[in-house]
Parts: sequence; C-alpha cells; structure tokens
Amino acid sequence: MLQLRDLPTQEVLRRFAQRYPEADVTAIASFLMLLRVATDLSVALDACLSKHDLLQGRWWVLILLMRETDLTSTPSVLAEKLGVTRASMTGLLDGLEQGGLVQRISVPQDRRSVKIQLTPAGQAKLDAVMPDYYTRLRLCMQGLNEQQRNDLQAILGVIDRGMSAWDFNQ
Amino acid sequence: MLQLRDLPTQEVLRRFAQRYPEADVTAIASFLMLLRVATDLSVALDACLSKHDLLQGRWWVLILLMRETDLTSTPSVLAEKLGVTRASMTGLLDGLEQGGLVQRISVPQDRRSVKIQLTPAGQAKLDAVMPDYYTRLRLCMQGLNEQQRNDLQAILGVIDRGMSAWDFNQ
DNA sequence: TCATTATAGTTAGGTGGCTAATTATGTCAA
DNA sequence: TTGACATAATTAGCCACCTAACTATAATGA
Repeated sequence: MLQLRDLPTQEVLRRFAQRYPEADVTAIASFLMLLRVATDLSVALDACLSKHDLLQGRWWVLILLMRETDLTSTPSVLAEKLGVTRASMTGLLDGLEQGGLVQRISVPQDRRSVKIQLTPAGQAKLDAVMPDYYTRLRLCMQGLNEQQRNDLQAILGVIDRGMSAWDFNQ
Repeated sequence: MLQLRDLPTQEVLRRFAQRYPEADVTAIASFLMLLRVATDLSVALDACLSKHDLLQGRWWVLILLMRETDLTSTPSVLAEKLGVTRASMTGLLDGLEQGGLVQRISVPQDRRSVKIQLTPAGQAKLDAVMPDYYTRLRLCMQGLNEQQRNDLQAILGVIDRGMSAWDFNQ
C-alpha cells in the first residue's frame, strides 16, 4: 500500500485553498492525517505478519474463519467480508490451502458451493501470530485513554456515515 | 486495496480476548474502525479519480509537484514523500509523462539526476480534479465540528507516535 | 417441461506495486 | 590519482489484486 509520508504545511494548504475555493482546510488536514496513520499502521502490520510468513490478505481470511463458531465459511462470503472480488478470494484460498492452513470441503447440498474450513494448522498459525499482533497493538494504542478511544470511534463513525455524501452526484 | 467490510461483534472480540490474554479489546476495536474508515475513504477516492482518468499514485505525484513553488522535484524525493520505492516511481512517472502531465528534464549539474516538472496539462488536470475532490471531502467531513477535527488529529498524532513501540523488539 | 436467469467458483489476462540487479555518475580518502 | 563506496534512475521479473469471461449448478416461471 502507498504510504503518504509528507503532509502539507499550513502554508501549502492555504495556497491550495486560495486556488480552489471548494477546499475546507481543516477537513483536508484531518483526512490526510487519517490516511497517513492508517497506511502507517497497515505497513507495520505487514511487517509483523511477514515474520510469521503471512500476507495481510491471507491473515484476514484466517481471522474471518476463526470468528465463525464452526471455523467455516464460503469463498463468496469471505470475499464480501474482506472487500475483494471472488476471483481474488480464489487466489487467497489457493495460497492458504497450499500451506495447509485452510481446507476446501465440497457441499453435497449445493454442488456449486464449497465450504472453507480453518485447519488445526491454521488455528496454530493464528495462535502464533495473534499474541504478537495484539501485544504490538496494545503498545501502539496505550497512549490513548478510554475516553479518547471512544471519541475516536465516534468521530470515525461520523465520517463513515458522511461518506454516503461522497458519491452524491456519482 | 483490501477493504475490511466486516467488523467483529463485541461478543467475538470477547471470545478472542479470552483465548489471547494479550488482547486489549478497545484498542482492537479502535484500530479496526480506523483501518475500515481509511480504506473506505481510499476506495471512494479511487472512484472519484477514475472519473478523471487518474490513478491514486499518479494523482499524489501531481499534488506533490504542485506543492513545490517551481512545480518541480526529483524521482528520489517524490518516491520518499509518497512512501514508494524509486523503481515504482519510475513507473508512475512513465505513465504521467506519457499522458503529458509531467516532463522529465535532464540536470547538467548532476547527470545522474532528473528534474520532474508539472506541465500546463498536468496543472489543468489538477484544476479539473481538485474542485471535485475537495467538494466531496467537504461533504464527507461536514458532520464534524472544529473541536472534533482537532480531537481527531490529536488522537491520530498519539497513535502515530505510539507506533514507534510497534517495532519494539523487531 | 425446459428455456431463462441467477449464483458459485474458477480461469485468463492485465496492472501497479515490490525486490534485486544494472548502468551511470559523483564523492572521498589512502 | 584512483579504488571503494554512495547515489540516481532504470530494467527485469515476481506477486496480489483487478476485470471479464467461463463452467457448472440451481432456481424460476411461462
């Protein structure tokens, strides 16, 4: 993922706002900061996962499977939850199955469909990764008290709902 | 980009926290919400830019150039600011140059280096895109007052500084 | 009944990012 | 002076995602 390292100075923002009257300087600054922190986090997550021979897409699939009480789902549902195409999910599952972390099981009731199940090896992989990941995440967030965490989630919720306005006229 | 569409329920988070004592539930929830909103924004941005025949990487390069008073930079500096490798920047610049949006200019003082300059066509492209982008961004952020925007930036700043802890023991 | 449509998953081919190696040029110290 | 190293940009080849098209199966309705 592309990682914005260089946020604009106040002076640059003012200059852009002068050329483009539609600009809302504090909205832009907040947006850019949000993108930057999120990409930083994603890059750091990649680094953490690579130590365990995992890529982010495959790791999310394992987590989605572990969230299910029967450790099972289908390619379509997984693709929907992960926001990738079904074609991409086929590739992710190929990789995971090759590594023995998930298992494709045919479904007699609907022969178009396939069940995807987390294997014991897949669970073991998560048991190796998650403590590492959670520990880092805890450290990374420890500067925020409960109030700030709630504030953050509330503010992000407002932005997410505001995004319906994004596609207002397409 | 991968777009998390499915956040865990409180019940699932509790179950994970029970298996992994390292888990900090509110830290995880905040982190996932942050990633989700950021990827949603990035996907929406992609959609907006594609209407103008632009890809995100190339668009950021144009913006970085416009931030310079002489509309000029170098591949190395642009790569650094965008958080991509110099090899990737070569590809981005190839695309932009082919579209006439930037221009490679040789530097006699250091014959290893190349100056990259925003062309009038590149500036015109930005003049077409930015009002659209800024308008959407304004709508998307209009649910937040100035206090909340400041809070958001402050909280993100804490997380960003906390990320130095991420790589604590590699 | 059976043509039409919808759905599940895969395959084929394209693209943008990556790493590693290459070419060319500049810098510096013995 | 010159050998070793550093730096700038590029090329070559890999990988994960994409879209579009395909196969197989199920559901629907005239």
